[in-house]
Amino acid sequence: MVATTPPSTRREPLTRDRVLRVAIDRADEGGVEALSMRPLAQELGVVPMALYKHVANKDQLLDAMVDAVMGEVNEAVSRVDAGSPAWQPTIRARILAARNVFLSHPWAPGLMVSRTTMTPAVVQYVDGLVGLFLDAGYSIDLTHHALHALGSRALGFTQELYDDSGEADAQAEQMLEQMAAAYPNITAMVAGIVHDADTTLGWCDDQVEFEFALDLLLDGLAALRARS
Amino acid sequence: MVATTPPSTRREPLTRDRVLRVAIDRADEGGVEALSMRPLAQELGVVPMALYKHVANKDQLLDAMVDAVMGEVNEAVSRVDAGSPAWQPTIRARILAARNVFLSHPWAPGLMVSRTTMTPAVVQYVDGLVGLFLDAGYSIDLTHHALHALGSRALGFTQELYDDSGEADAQAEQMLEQMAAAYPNITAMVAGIVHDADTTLGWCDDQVEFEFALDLLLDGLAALRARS
DNA sequence: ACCTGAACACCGTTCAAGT
DNA sequence: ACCTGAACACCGTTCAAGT
Repeated sequence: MVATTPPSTRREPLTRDRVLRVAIDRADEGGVEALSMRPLAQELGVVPMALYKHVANKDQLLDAMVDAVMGEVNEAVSRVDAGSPAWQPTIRARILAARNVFLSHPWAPGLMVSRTTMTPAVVQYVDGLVGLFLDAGYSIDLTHHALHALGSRALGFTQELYDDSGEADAQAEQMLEQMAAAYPNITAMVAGIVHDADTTLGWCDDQVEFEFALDLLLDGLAALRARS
Repeated sequence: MVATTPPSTRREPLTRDRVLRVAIDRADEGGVEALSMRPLAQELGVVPMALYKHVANKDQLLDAMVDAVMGEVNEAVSRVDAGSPAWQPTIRARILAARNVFLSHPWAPGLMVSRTTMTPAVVQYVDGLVGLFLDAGYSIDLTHHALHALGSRALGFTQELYDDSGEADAQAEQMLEQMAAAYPNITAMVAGIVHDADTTLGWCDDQVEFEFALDLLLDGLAALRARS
């Protein structure tokens, strides 16, 4: 047999980082609501109570997970800032880079809106974004309004309310037909969009919708800046 | 003693409506995460399992609660439609009326974004809103984009990410001072807004921010409609 | 001093035993 | 047939007993 690490140190020591890493992996796979302390400990080959040496409680674990994802966002954003001189494309690119990170951690947005404490990495990200607005000549007031108007979109995600991106299966179509009488407008809209669809992605593309809304807001804000 | 309802029928019978009503009351007071089946049953003077005669499980109870709130919204909206002929003020008024309802059920937004099933009252509300856009001459495509761009704001709420409406207490101010070096932009923004504040509400007013963002979006959409 | 198993105080829900 | 208590399979976390 090949010489590996000696048996006594085979089980790599439990660190806060390792706890965070597998917690995030588990959340990526099964969602955050399926993440509980006991199975997490088991996956780490450790007794449940051992986790409490590295995180005070589950709440702090969740905060740390969010912070780690925002750390990824900050790293991704720093790679993207090859500095176009125009402020609007810069902000746009930064937000879309952030969005890319959230696409691989779909549980993170839900966690972020439910949590009230702002972690350091979030503060860092927002500080950078505020800096871009101020550098672009936005007043402090307008920058503040912009942050609220963008809402979670400033961080790079939206909480889609109801999933309308799924392909229309037989059951849904039948239900739609029954709804036609009671809800004529929504039925017309769905029918019209399905008909016009030029992709096979279903009848709406999250990326397109995100960019549409983002540009609508950034254009509107730019007009307000120019006017002031 | 005064003749009241006879003792045998004193305890009014448990109905689905009564379950919903006190469930919503409890959520209004303590938040939805503090709502559990056992205490809910106790408040209703009933054994926990009795609830399961009226709701299949807790998930269905939560869906029904959301539907009830959206019912309130639809009712409020119907009272507001004293029909201005212009589409934009009409949509604006409708959304602000919806928002008013959510202000007294602060747990509802969080529940709505976490749930994937669209209840009848939601469909009804969205159908009405889509109707307004279509009547205003919006194309089906633009209406669909509008719905996505407005997001939860179309329903009358935003999930505020981090609460910055609190008054700056001593601890927060001290922390802010320590942050000034690391996060100059955000510090400048907070300082600037606190200084300019013309209200005692703290340094931002949710209602004002909501209307600002709503108008920004509706104005932008109106421009797109005019151009097409 | 450190680690850990059992225990505590909860959950939502099943199910069999009572009426 | 209907109602319901006890029980089941989980939670997060405390704590005292082991080393």
